[in-house]
Amino acid sequence: MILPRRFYERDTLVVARELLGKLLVHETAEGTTVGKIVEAEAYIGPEDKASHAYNNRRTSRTEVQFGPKGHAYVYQIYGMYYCFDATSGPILGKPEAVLIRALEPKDGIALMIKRRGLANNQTANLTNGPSRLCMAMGITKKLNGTDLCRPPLYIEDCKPVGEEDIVKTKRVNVEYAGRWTRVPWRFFIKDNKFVSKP
DNA sequence: TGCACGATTCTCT
DNA sequence: GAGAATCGTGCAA
Repeated sequence: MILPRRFYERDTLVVARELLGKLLVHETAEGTTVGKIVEAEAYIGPEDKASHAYNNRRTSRTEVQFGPKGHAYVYQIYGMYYCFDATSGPILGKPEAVLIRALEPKDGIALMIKRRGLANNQTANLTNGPSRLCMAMGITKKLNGTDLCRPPLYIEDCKPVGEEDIVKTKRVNVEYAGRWTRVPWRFFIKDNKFVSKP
């Protein structure tokens, strides 16, 4: 079952935690790729200085975060990579989102390897990073703003991950965010070898 | 119009 | 562990 809109229309910290274990699916002409979400981070603007929408910064880039929940927020970073978020939160118009940081490859692995430009049979480092998973899944800026509640890009429900198997840490590479640097808003599945870093 | 910089990754040491 | 790659975005002017 595709996760319904109401899944995303809740507290973003809860959404980030519960996205762990779900299946991200992308159907394309090249084929379908599927990965289990094993790592995610919450970005809760406008108060969160690490968020692109900090202080209600509303621009063409951040516009999607102000729109309906359960949509894809895809942006380019460092001039050459993409990152993928799901918009979330209980209040329409309040910019919040969950960054998907790592996947465990489940289906379409040969296609993922091809898109990543890796040698055959090399499955290490396929989707263990926010931009790596975008490359492997074929996620580009064209998908910015698309609805995650229907194909071609959507998230399938799956068995919940137990609280005892979830690790919380501070977020990665947001050293510029003052006190928001240290909040424990990064969630990943304990002992899963596909997370971006322990 | 100009310019500093980033929710990263890869390579070389 | 350090440095390069590489350019859209955001803000100052």
